[in-house]
Amino acid sequence: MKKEKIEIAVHCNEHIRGVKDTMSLLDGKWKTLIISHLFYIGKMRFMDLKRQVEGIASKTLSKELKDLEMNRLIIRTQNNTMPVSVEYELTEFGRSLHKIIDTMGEWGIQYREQIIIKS
Amino acid sequence: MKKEKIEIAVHCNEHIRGVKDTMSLLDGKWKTLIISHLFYIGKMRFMDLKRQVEGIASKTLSKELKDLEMNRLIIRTQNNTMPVSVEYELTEFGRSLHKIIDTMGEWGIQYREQIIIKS
DNA sequence: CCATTTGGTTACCCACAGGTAACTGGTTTC
DNA sequence: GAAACCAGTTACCTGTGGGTAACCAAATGG
Repeated sequence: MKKEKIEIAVHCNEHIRGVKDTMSLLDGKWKTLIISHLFYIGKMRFMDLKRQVEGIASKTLSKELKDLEMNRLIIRTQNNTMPVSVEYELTEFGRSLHKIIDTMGEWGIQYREQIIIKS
Repeated sequence: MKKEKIEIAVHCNEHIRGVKDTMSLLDGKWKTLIISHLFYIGKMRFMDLKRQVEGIASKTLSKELKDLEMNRLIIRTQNNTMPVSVEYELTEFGRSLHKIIDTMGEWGIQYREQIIIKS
């Protein structure tokens, strides 16, 4: 007799699917951090963002920003000055993540001394 | 003149550090999902967990559980029955993540139709 | 008696995330 | 006139996350 997956309550499945979907937008090492910076600091230029998000390479930042833009979490604005300046900011959709970011931030602060930090 | 990182408000830095620390516990593809299952369903055995977390390999589950245990988010209990049964459950520390998980779940449900799901 | 279950471990392997470094081309600063 | 800046792009390379599959030993199910 093959063991089947235990059936669980519908609302649990919905929540779990919710978590999965949310994570599909925030996967990888950097996205949540980039969004956090845009959320706490606001609109930023490429190089400023790079300086804020410590340790990120241009290539990686560029790629992550494209992903985030594709998911409509941020928008890129190019000012045709010389030299061009480019600014990134959260869309309204992106800003709707603030509750998640905030909760994570608060939790991190509250439990800092209990977290074993691997650096 | 070398450009320096823009100075930002202290509480912003604290929050950002909080986000970073939080993520250091939840990194990778699976941890958040495993915790979600333990949170919504409760204490589970290894194979049940494997059946719930769709697509995860034994090896990966085993490794992720060890990581989570090391960070004291879950505890492993081995009952010396024959054959051994092993149960995993969230610690109080692990349960303290519920606000984060819940927020992510809610957000995922609310914005489901706006999320471009890569599957 | 054969298959399946439990809770993993081990070996093998590969794709890809992500790091390093160099380069662009016009512009301002020292 | 040398150097740094901006917003990336390209080439190259490495680590590792994570997948597949086989295996264990005792016990239960059909």
